Amino acid sequence: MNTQFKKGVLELIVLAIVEEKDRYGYELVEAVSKIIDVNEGTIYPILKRLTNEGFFETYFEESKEGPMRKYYHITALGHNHCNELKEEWLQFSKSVNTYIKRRKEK
Amino acid sequence: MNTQFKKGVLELIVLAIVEEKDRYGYELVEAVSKIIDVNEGTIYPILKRLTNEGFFETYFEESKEGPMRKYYHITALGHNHCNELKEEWLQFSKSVNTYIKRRKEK
DNA sequence: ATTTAGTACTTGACAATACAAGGTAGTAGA
DNA sequence: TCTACTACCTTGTATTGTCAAGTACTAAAT
Repeated sequence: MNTQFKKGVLELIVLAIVEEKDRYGYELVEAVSKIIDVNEGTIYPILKRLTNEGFFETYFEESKEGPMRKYYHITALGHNHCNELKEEWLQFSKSVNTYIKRRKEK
Repeated sequence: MNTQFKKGVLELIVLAIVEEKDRYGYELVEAVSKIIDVNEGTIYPILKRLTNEGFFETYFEESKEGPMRKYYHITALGHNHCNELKEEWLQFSKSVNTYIKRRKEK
């Protein structure tokens, strides 16, 4: 899978998944993996960055199956950012697809 | 426009445009710009890289409106690479869009 | 009791690529 | 001669994803 395609899109997907409901990192890795193949070490830095930028708030909860879980909750700012990214992505992918598909039929 | 979304996709678009017919750099910048906003300094390094990788062949032609034009012609290898990238992109963007749109309707 | 597997988080070195800004040159018109 | 447009190229910088390694907790297997 082309690594470059993922740039920026992973951020959008992570935001969209956390928007649905609060999630902890490990859970997110699995959720993202269902959409696009991704490395564990990729998700955690994204979570940290998005938290630093004020898009997420975090809290801890205990687990019976392992160490503490760090949950991520989306903020109002994160909500807006997610919607903006979504719109940008839909426009972008549409432009590219329109061109690619037009060429394909020739 | 989100810079990150473009990563890897510009390569695909450049390949697809040159596949259509031989193009010179400056012309390509304008053609790509019609699809997605792009900087001149971004295209030339991509052309150089794709040529080094054997996807393009180049030749010069004179012009009445300025300096020599360096034309890029796609090779058989470039053709294959273009088709592969196209498939990868279509699959990738479909996965992402399916998830994004599903979420949007909720 | 020790090892193994699964869960969970973190970090640091590295690679790829887009952009901004700048430079070099040729042609043509004011 | 100066400006504008055409045409090409390079360098430094920032962003972001990957890989590899490490820490640590729980529970089941040896």
